[in-house]
Amino acid sequence: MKRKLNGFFQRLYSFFGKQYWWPADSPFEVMVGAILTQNTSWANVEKAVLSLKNKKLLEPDKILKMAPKKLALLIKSAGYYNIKAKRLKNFLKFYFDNYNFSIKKISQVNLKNLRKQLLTVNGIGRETADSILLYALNKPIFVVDSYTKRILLRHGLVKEDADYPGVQEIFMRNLKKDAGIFNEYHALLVKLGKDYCHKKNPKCQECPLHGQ
DNA sequence: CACCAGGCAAGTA
DNA sequence: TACTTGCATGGT
Repeated sequence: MKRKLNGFFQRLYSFFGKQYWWPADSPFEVMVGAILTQNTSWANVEKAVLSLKNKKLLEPDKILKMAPKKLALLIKSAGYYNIKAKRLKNFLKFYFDNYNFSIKKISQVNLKNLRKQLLTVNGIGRETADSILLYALNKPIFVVDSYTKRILLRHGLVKEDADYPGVQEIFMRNLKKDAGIFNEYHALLVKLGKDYCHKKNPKCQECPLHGQ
């Protein structure tokens, strides 16, 4: 398994190259994007983030104070806008109450502890928490998403009923626990998923991992 | 028209 | 614990 996963990584990296994740100008933008992208295409999220940026409202204090309806309107393109407005505010209240909107302070908390804290926020589940930990705070945790499981499934590395921790453990136990590796690997899996391993009309024959 | 996209929480049994 | 359902836009 260790050889296989590392082989996949090498193959993907050679084929696609560096992915430069997470596409954002700041750790805070990563946090916002992580919530907005829940079950939503990245293109729609980008529009929502841009609408906040253009109005100089992509700042934690402003979003926390903003009227929910106003926030919902700004992030409309990301879908589920009412519930996501609430979720952003839930996270920002947590971020202010516990860390005074300080990346430095929140970064000092150890991984397991902070993950547990994030999961207490209504609207932050495992993938969102892990995305924030890895891509905003550079903590060594592997992010699992629908692409990740689908790809492992197609290659027979997990069973259909594998759950989030089960899939995550495959990577955590077999790779060097390095945030840089986890960052690039997950990004490459998403790239592969988007280009070759999507649900409808997957291009399995052309996939860079075909036959691996 | 149907289906999908970088999920999550709440309700039900 | 294990399912089911609501949430919603924009692209294919």
